[in-house]
Amino acid sequence: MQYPIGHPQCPVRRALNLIGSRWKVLLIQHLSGGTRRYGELKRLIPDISEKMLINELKELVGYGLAAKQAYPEIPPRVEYSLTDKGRQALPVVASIIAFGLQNLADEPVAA
Amino acid sequence: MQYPIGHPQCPVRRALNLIGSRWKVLLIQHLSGGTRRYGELKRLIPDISEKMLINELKELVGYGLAAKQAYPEIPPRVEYSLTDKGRQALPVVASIIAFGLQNLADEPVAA
DNA sequence: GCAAGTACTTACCTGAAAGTAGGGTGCTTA
DNA sequence: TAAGCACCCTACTTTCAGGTAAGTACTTGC
Repeated sequence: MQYPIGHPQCPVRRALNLIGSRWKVLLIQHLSGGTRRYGELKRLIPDISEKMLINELKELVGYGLAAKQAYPEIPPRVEYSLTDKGRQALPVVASIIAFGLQNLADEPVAA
Repeated sequence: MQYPIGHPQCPVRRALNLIGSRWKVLLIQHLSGGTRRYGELKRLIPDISEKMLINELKELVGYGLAAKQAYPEIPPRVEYSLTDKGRQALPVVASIIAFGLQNLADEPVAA
């Protein structure tokens, strides 16, 4: 079944607007296990820059996919978790991982 | 379950390398119904530029996700279809559509 | 006193993705 | 005579995702 691709509310485009970056997919994957702190995510995704980590988290929170809980302590503690809406994206992440695994088996990683 | 994100063969990154652009997702969706001609795809995705259409199709063929069949006729006829490997990506596309539909229902499209 | 950890912000810069614009072929229809 | 379809290719340009680097505020530990 096809959807009206050119339509302003095309579901594919709508979805990609929300989670269409590699960092968002990785972040949602890591948040799927539960609440994670800022520094934890940074360690889990070593090659993301601080700027991108902050930006992407801010966007996820802005879209209502993730929730941010800040504790006014010293040193500061900030925790991120998926909202119900964010958990709706988990099937996407799961299928991406499944597809990636199939293709890892298929052939060696090419440049 | 988490996978080694920094790992060179991280399945998420591998998958996004193959189908991580909006055009590829849209093209795979439209090829899911069967064989499609070049001009047909162009009409189905009105706002893709010719350059992008050619480029993305070429990459899909290069990755082994799609097959190209050219008929040396006048006027020329070129048909594209998904390979078995390309069909492995269909669950990703399906879950993206499902997620997009859920979020269309949630709220109006924001700028 | 100085580094190190925690959670950011700001400014600047680069490189790749994508859009724009035009060319080319070889036939058909008006 | 030119207009149009179908299937591309090439060069130029813009836009944006993303990286680099530095600063903030406060505290603990050597």
